[in-house]
Amino acid sequence: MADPQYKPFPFDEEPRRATPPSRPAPYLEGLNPEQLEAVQSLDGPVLVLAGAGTGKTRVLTTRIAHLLATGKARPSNILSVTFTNKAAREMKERVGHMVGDIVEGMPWMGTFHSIGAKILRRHAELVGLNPSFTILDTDDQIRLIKQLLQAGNIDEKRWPARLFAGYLDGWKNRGLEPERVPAGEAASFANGKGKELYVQYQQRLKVLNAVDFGDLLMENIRLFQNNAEVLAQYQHRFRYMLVDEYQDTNVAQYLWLRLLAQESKNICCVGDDDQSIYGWRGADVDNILRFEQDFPGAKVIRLERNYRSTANILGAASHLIANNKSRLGKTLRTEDEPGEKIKVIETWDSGEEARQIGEEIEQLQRKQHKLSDIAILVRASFQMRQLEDRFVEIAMPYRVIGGPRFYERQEIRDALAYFRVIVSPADGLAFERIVNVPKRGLGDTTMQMLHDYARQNEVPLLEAARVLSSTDDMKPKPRGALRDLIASFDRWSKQLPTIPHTELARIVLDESGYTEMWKNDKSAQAAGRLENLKELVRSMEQFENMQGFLEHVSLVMDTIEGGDVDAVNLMTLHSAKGLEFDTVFLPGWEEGIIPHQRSLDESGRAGLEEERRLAHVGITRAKIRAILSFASRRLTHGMWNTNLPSRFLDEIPEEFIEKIEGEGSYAAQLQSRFDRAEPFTSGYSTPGWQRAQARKGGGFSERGSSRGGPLTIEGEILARSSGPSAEFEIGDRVFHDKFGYGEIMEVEGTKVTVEFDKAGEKKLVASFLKKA
DNA sequence: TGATGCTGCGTTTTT
DNA sequence: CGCAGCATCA
Repeated sequence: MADPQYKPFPFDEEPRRATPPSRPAPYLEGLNPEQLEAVQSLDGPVLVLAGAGTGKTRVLTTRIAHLLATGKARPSNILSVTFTNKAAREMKERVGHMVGDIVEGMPWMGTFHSIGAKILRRHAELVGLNPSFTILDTDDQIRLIKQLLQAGNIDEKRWPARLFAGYLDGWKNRGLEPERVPAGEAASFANGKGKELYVQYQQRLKVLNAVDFGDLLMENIRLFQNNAEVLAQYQHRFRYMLVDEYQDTNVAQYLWLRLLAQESKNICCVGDDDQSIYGWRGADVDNILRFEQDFPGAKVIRLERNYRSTANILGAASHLIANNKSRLGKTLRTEDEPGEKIKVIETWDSGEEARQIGEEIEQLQRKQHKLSDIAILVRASFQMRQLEDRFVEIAMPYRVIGGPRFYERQEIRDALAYFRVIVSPADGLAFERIVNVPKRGLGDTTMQMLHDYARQNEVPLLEAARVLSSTDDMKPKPRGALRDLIASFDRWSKQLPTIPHTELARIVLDESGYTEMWKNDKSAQAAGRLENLKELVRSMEQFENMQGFLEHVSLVMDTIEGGDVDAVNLMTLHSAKGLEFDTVFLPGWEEGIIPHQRSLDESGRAGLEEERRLAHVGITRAKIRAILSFASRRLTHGMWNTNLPSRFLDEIPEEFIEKIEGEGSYAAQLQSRFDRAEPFTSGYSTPGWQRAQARKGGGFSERGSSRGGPLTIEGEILARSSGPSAEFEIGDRVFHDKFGYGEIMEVEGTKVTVEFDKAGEKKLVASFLKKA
């Protein structure tokens, strides 16, 4: 990722002429031979196997620059797809650095879904949609399925809507039309009604003029398969294709790519089979493993020189991943120093593990290490809890990455539902969501009436409401409320073309009583929700109109970036993919956690291998320092469980490791237990578990030191220590931004113990509390 | 319609 | 244990 300065791009001087080979273009400087080959092999299928930290993004972006510089392609002839919006943004930015404003003329750089949506809108009629179709989110999808289950008299207890949503997702990931769904799978839902429900679901989507995420690709495939001329048009347009993170593609994406690449065959896929960690959501590693069969004559290029990590880190990661059977095989190498050994910390329990990590971080901090260069990567989010508790106690600023996303919050979705109804009155799901939010006395009975009428007369829900509210079939109270609501929507719809959309948004939230509702809410989060609504309206300014904004929102469900506060990063291994940090902590290396028990139970050896890849991803995030740890006892759903060290620890050769016993680890006890019970932890079970120099000296840290600065969680201000902390006495009522209201139980120096009404008893630094 | 209590569940997540 | 989702009751 550490790119040297890019040289100016020669596009302007020689727009259409190939750069003579004798004088390599400046942007090619500094590439190693393999990277250079990957960049320059422009024609024909190419698979770039790019290990962690080998500069794959650089290859991808330089390749685009090269395509443009050599005149092989114009910007609009290049299709480059990524999975996430973040990756797409980064690519755009980096290509922009090389080629300047030309990047703005690259309309086909984006996620699979956004490109799919773009193509679909142009040809919507061909698949039975109106170009203004809406894209449903998971909430809408679940609501729709629930309606179908009710209509079909299916017991929602036995066959939850979520389960069916999972099936649907799985089918669409594999590109399966209802007729193609394997009989067994279709039969396993609701006594054989699976296929029928799938058909009904698709019919309902067409009526609603909506698609779900899976359809963005499925409908594309349908479009291409049934309209040869449309397909030909795109095959011709996309003369060069680039795919990032190819190991994460699912079958539908693969089919889509194959259709488009059939003509030109100029497809370049970049990926790493050793970083495939999304098998459970449909990613098919086989796509990468069989690339050479799919694209005969494909050139395979391996990037094995790592520019990120020290030799010790790389050695550990390489040996670990070498235990996997299904892989194409790469050997990462570096010219870096060995660097520090990987620390493996053994602790007595998970609480001590959290304390140790806290102290290690405090030590690093004393050496001027920036907190934001530190990450703690956990397998599952329940592991975060004890870490967070500890950090709160010692006032260590931290940030949780990848928590609930901004656009997924209740208040945001409600607000969006209002906007959606205004823009597309046929959007029954959006209407249903907010019809009684805030409370208007429009309950189940009313909704049932509306649904019945809408179905019988095949009109949108809003239309049904309009008709029914002017008849005598309804009781006066709901009738009046409904009429008011419809009148409001009519008014807002009229204002849509005349008033700036941000202004309209404010008006809608105000006049609907939505803002009022949260103002009257006394819960701890209400203030935050109002703040989020303001942020939402503010973020709308960057869009031309409401429609544009809604399209963005449905495809770019982004988290709002947390502030630039210096804080430790806490996240799952999955969300760490693609990131790098100077120091990486990997807690919970225990059997059952990593590898996760459920993975083992449900997917056997394949599951184990994916877990191992996850472990490998974790280690390779570290640039200079990795600290693994495991605890013998762990608090899980209120119960103490004993755990054995992860088998992955034993797969890392001793030479890369420095073993450390945490304070208070009962070495002797552990020792004897491991000796008896543990078959695969030889390294840790035998007397070979050496007493390395303990990380003493930092044993007693001066905690609660004035670290200041706001603490953030999920990008929100968690707590602020504003100068000298307020004085508290036992019995004081206090407020904490995360834990809510509570009462002071004990005071010791800067720290207090608080009994929170909701969150229970916590010990924390007083400066994070306000008087209530 | 709201409040309250009970049951069941508990891995990873993007679009 | 803690939470979410649902059912039941007032």
